[in-house]
Order: sequence, then structure tokens, then C-alpha cells
Amino acid sequence: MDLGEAKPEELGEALGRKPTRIQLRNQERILDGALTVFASNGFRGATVDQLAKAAGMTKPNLLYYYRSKKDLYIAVLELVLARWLDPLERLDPDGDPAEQILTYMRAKLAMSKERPEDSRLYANEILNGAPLLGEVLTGHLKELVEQKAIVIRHWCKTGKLNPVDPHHLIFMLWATTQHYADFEVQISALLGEEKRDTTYADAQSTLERVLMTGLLPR
Amino acid sequence: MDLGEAKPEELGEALGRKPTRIQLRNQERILDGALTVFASNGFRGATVDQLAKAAGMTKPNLLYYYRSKKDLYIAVLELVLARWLDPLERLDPDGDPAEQILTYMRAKLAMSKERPEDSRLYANEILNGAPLLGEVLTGHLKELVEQKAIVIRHWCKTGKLNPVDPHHLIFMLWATTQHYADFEVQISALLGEEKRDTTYADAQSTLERVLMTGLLPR
DNA sequence: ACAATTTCTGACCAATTGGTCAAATGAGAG
DNA sequence: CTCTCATTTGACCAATTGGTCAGAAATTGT
Repeated sequence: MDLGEAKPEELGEALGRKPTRIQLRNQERILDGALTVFASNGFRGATVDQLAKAAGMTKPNLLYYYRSKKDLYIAVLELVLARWLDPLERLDPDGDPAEQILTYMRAKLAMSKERPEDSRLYANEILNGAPLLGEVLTGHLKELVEQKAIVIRHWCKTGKLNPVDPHHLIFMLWATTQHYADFEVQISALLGEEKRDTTYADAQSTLERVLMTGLLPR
Repeated sequence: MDLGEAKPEELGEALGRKPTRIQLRNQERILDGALTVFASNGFRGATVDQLAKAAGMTKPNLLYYYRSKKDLYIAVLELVLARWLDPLERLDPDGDPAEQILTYMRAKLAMSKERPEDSRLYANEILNGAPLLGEVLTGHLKELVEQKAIVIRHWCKTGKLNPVDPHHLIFMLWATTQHYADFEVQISALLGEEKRDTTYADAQSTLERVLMTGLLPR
């Protein structure tokens, strides 16, 4: 996914030079650390010093790889966005509706469990008005959603699914799954210590039951 | 709701003096403006200058009413939290399950529509680890949720509701309703202009249908 | 080994930020 | 009107922040 207007401008990107081993290793360290820092502090809350420390290097060294904090943020956001979009792209129009929706829901829920920082970074960006994602939302994402909405609408029309607004079904799936990553603090505060390790299993079975009963004709 | 540890420390709070008219008027202006600013920029992203301008006064003047940016933030957060908790408190154990859950869902959805800034401020706080809400989450909120969970569990046991994990049902209701405020930018980017004004009506009917079909025994 | 290039660093800077303060202004009680 | 207390402000400050730069250190190709 490309965040058009603003150019991440990594080292030697414009010039044709191929990245060295050190470059590769450091860029990975930087992006890894930056994901954590940005996810838990937001863009404005994160300082370049924090980002540098998270990557295990000094501030000027980090700025040698990414010309500015914003450039780094954009690079992280692109990575996250790609992973965020992936499961929806896999929704198969020719598959069994129940199975496809189940698979999608499970994939999103698994992402909340395995990569909560991705989800929180994305949420933070949207929450603050998506200043950098604007074009992606109305462009690529909208196109993808529209395409999958047609599939869902078709499933409804052929009676394989109870009639439901495709867009709002998608929103419902996003909301219920991402909630577990975005509101993790609240969730784990409300479920006692005992229930904490079965959180995702319980969430999954609850969602499966309610959604499948609600969506599938009997 | 009281955010214990940290004291908002409004003007003349400790001293027994009763607030003047000017105090009342200005504190309302300040809180109103601060909600907007904090909701769209987060705590760190908001500057005292922005907050002052939003309240229509100078920076030192704002700081005359709230000793620090953090104090003001806490005051706003307390207001928001009270409104956030209210609908759940109203869930009536003696009412009809379907009607009670429907009413609750509608109330939360209406809040997303009418007070999206409340929702976004709250989400932002949780997303960033709820540094100030920690005690409220494990205290008052947990107590409230536990109490309502018992009600829901009882509804299930008496067969008025399909068996469902009460906590995760509550999470599901929170997630699906708040999503419309927190991800508003994304929602309105994905629904075209045409669908934008029926968003909440469509969301409500979709949620009603899926949830009621999924939750109520036939 | 050695020159060329990449990688790294300490010192530094300008801008922004949260917050202070003395003094000016305004409002209300008698 | 006048005294008192509440309100408001411009000027100011120390700390933090994003970013620069000249040069040191390390790596690489030959």
C-alpha cells in the first residue's frame, strides 16, 4: 500500500543503490521499535528519542535512515495497513458464506491477539482523523469494501445469508474483533485474572454463536 | 465519577467559597472547548494555547481556572466518564431481556451519534493505556459490569436469552456502537455521500436484526 | 593495505510548549 | 465612591522537542 502524497523517503530510495545488509537490519529494528512506540503513544506522543532508543541507536542515527519522524511514521503505517487489509482481500466470493465469514472473523480476531499494536496504531490514526490515510480510505479501501459488499449482497439474495446491509456487517466484524486489541486495557481490567488467558477463545466462541445464529437462515 | 489519585483542583475547590457567575460561565466554556480539542488531538497533541483559544480566552487566563493541562484533562474525562457509564446503569434486571438489550444498544448508538467526541476521548484514553482511568476500570466499572453480567446470566439460565458469555456480549455491544463514533472518518469515507445521512438508521436496524436473531430463542 | 563510502555520534540550534508572575483591569459590597 | 477581591493579561522562563552538521569510526571494494 502506498501513501501517495507523502514520501517515506528511506535511505537511498530515490538513488538506485541497493540496500546494504546494515541498512536492512537497521531499518527492521527501527520499524519494529517504532511500531511499539507509535502504537502506545500516538504520533505526537512519541518522541524521536524514544524511537531511537526503541531501535537501539542514537537519535541522529535514526534520522540518518528516516529523514523525519513523519517519514518513519508513514513507513510504519504502510506496513500496518498492508497487514490490516490482507484478510479482507482473502474473502472468497466462491466459498461457502458461513465458512468465509467465520474465517474472516477468526483471522481478524487472531490479528487482534497476535498483533495488537498494529490494531492500536491503525485505530489511533483513524481516531485522529486519518490525516495520512484519507486517500487510501476513499480509494483502495473503499474499492475493496465495495467489491466484497457485492459478494455479501449476492449471498443474501440467493438466500444463503439472512438479509443484511453488507457495509454494516463488515463494520460489525471490524468493530467486534478490533475491540479486543484497541481496548485491551479495559478488557483485561474487567475480566479477572482467571479469565484473562481464555479471553480470545471465549470471544471467538461468543462471536461465532451470535453472528452465525444471527446471519444464517435456518 | 471521581478520578481519585489525581485532583482536578478547580478554582476555589478546596476553599469553601461558592463559585461566582463568571467562574461558572468560564468553566463551562473551558470544558466545552477542551472536549473538542482533546478529542481530536489526544492529551499530548492538544496544546494549552489551543485549549485557551477554544475557550475564547488567553492561556494564563485558562490556567487561572485549571492549574495545569492535566487537571483540565481530568475534569473533562470525569464528565465524559459519567455520561459513558449512565446507559449501562439503567439496564433494568426486571425488564424484558430483548427490550432491555435493545434499549441499551440504541442508547449507546445514539451517544455515538450525538456525542462522538465523548466516545473518541474515551477511546483515546483507553488506547493509550488508560493511565488515569486505571482505578476506575478495576473499581467502579468492573463492579457495574459484574452486576449486569449476573443479570444477563440469569436471563440466559431462564431461557429468555440464548446462552452467551455476558462479558463478551457487553463487549460486543460496546464495540459495535462505539465504532461508529471512533471510526467516523473511515465510516463516512466508505459509505458514499448518499448513504451518509442514513448511517445511524441503517446501523441500528442492522444491529437490531443480527443481535436479536442471534440472542433470542425462537 | 588503503582509499572510498557508508554508518554513527556528540554538540548544537531554533521552535514549541507548559507554566509563572507582577501588575493591570473589572466587578461587587458597604 | 472606594475598598476588596476576583479576573485578565503581556512578558517571560525553563524544559522539551525535532532536526542539523562536521567530523569520527566502521565497513567495503580492490
